[in-house]
Amino acid sequence: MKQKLIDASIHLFDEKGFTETSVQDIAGEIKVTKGTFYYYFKSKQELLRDIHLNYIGYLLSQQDEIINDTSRDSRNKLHDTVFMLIHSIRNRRKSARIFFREMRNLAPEYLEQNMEKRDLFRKNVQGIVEEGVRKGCFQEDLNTDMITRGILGVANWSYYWFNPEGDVSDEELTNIYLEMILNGINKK
Amino acid sequence: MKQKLIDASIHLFDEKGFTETSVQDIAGEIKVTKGTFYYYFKSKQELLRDIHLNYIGYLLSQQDEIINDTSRDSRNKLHDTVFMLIHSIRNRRKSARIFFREMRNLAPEYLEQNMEKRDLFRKNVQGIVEEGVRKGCFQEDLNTDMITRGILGVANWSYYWFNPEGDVSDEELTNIYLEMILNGINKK
Amino acid sequence: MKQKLIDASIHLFDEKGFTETSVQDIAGEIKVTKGTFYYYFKSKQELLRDIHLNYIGYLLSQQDEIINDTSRDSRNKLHDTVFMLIHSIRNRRKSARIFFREMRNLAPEYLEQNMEKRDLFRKNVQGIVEEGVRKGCFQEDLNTDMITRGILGVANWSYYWFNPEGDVSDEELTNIYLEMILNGINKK
Amino acid sequence: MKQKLIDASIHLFDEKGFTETSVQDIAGEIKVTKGTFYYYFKSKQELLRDIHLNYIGYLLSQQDEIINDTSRDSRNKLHDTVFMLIHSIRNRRKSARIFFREMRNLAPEYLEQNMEKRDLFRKNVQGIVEEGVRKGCFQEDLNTDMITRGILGVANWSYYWFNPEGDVSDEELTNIYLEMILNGINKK
DNA sequence: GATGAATGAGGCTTCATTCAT
DNA sequence: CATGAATGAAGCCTCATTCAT
Repeated sequence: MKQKLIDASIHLFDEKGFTETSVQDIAGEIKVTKGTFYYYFKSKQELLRDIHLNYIGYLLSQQDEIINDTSRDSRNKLHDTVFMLIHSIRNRRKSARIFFREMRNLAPEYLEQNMEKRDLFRKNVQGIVEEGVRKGCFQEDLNTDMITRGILGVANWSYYWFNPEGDVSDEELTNIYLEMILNGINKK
Repeated sequence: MKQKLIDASIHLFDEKGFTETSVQDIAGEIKVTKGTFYYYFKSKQELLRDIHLNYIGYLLSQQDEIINDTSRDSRNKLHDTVFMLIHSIRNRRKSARIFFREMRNLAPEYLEQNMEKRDLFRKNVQGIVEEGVRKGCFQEDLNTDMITRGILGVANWSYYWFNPEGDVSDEELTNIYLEMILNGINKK
Repeated sequence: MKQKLIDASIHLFDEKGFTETSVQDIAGEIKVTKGTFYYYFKSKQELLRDIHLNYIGYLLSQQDEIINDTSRDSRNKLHDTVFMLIHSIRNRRKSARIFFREMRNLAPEYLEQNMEKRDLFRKNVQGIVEEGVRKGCFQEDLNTDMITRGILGVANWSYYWFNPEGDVSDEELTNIYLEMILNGINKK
Repeated sequence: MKQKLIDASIHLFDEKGFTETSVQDIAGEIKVTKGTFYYYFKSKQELLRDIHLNYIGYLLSQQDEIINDTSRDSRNKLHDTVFMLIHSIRNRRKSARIFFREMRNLAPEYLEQNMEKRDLFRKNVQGIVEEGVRKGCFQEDLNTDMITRGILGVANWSYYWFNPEGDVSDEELTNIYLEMILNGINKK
């Protein structure tokens, strides 16, 4: 029941927004009453927090595996990171969009936690880039902070338009982007 | 007065969100009464629509100049586009974020107009990329649609973190991104 | 201009009701601004009062002529009264309906005036009936109060449905009603 | 609770009018909060509709019994109809006045339903009159439509002034009116 | 005479939340 | 576990009215 409520909320929060979705909407979606909602959640905000924690937790655990895979070099790890993000669109897109869009609606305490984890994720990606620089994969004079943010921009933005069921698969899109990031679009 | 109301709303919508900002908040921000608000706007939605139309109108007019500047080649036009976007952060960041985040809250009719114009902007950028391919600037086998979306991802994402007053200027950031997009980060 | 405002209000008050008609509606109807309205009337209520006074004044003056016409007997005077009311539908219907329906919205002081005049009108009709009884035109044991109210019911009710442009003219309707009131519908 | 809300509204709508009565007034009347009102009614209009449907439903069901009573002739049925209406003043006066006065405030769809039922009621009374003509009770050349409207005028108008607790009882008033309608007031 | 700007009060409605059962 | 009833705060919007020009 709790999971059903969470799933319903994720759907509705993504579609209409957190504030625009009422507890009634959520309960109605799975045919229970508001009372039931409050049996499982202390408040609407607590539910939002759960969604956020779950999403960022998932992201960090996935990232953990990528970073600690000693069999892959920096380029591969960058590839794996972008692929992980784009691949997640299939079942995490809604959570991701809620994550980015509804941060504001978290209580300040949770917001801070949230931002820390988000920064951690980004810093970890930056770590991959810096490793690549150190190991001579990437150019020496990169502004790794800006580059990392650019790479994440490419990947994150795809949450707003990419259709995993369309002509281009997630693997293909990852390859297109990695090729651009690594080698650029200039004619050689 | 109308402009003061618009400015106050842009500030508040960006900070707290459209739904989370009450007409009272807006009126209070500039020390007038709600009645005054409704003297200038038929509804809160109409104000949001005005903000959207103004922003996308600005974007398209800037793009127009870039596209029609015959003295610049495709690479330059791409540079100009990215620079225009990043440079606009200084005074259009809030509008831009509202534009992307509060689309949902537009009436369906305006939403459609909005999406059309947004698509037009993207297609125009894609036009620059395709021109570059045709003229031999860029690689022949580019998936121009995906690449364009990637480029816009890099630029748009910066609206969420870039601080024009920080260490890196808008010109520098544009150069960093154009270098990545054109030549990649791989060590040559 | 004042008369144009009055005419527009009568139309709108009848159509939508006093409270449901805004000063804006009235001003808009004749393409002036609210300010203009307040140049001619101290308040919306004052306008309503004017409409009421005008209507009841008209009624009483018409009644005055009927009562004082010494050439007509009680039956004729009753006929003239009913005819006057039904005939007035053509150009006074709206005022009349406002008169009956919007009394509540008058300030208490005007309401009282209003009811007094209304009662006076009714008492005058009752006077005609009583004269008829005294003079032997009408039955002796009539409850003249109730009968008068019944007669007025017949006439007043027609304001809600009678169409002077329809098959039955105001003269004909008056005759039909007078015949019923005087002789009944029973087969003789 | 729902019934208490309805009763309170009927009282207030009659006294002050639908538009002039706020939901706050209704809730306050029975010492609950506005929230409670909206727990039971989707809107103020829905409540008005309920009142209308209830009233006209009552009227039609009463009429049904009268029409189908084969033991009564046309004169009796006319009597029963007028008595039913006047007798209902005691506990339906307010509903009735709301019914006639607040039609405008119904949503168009309900308004239409309403008018149909109202017309049906009138047509049914007209049926009684026509039956009387056919059976030789009433005069042959009656304009049954106009006469019916006149009879209803007499009865309906009494809702605006008749006091069932006064000197004249509802039975007596009915007799007075039936006598006038059937035999007229002329001295024989 | 007429207008446009501004106000403030009040109305309808939604909604997160609580609580007894 | 789950419900139904009730609350109270807050939000959007309308409107009569005032006033300086």
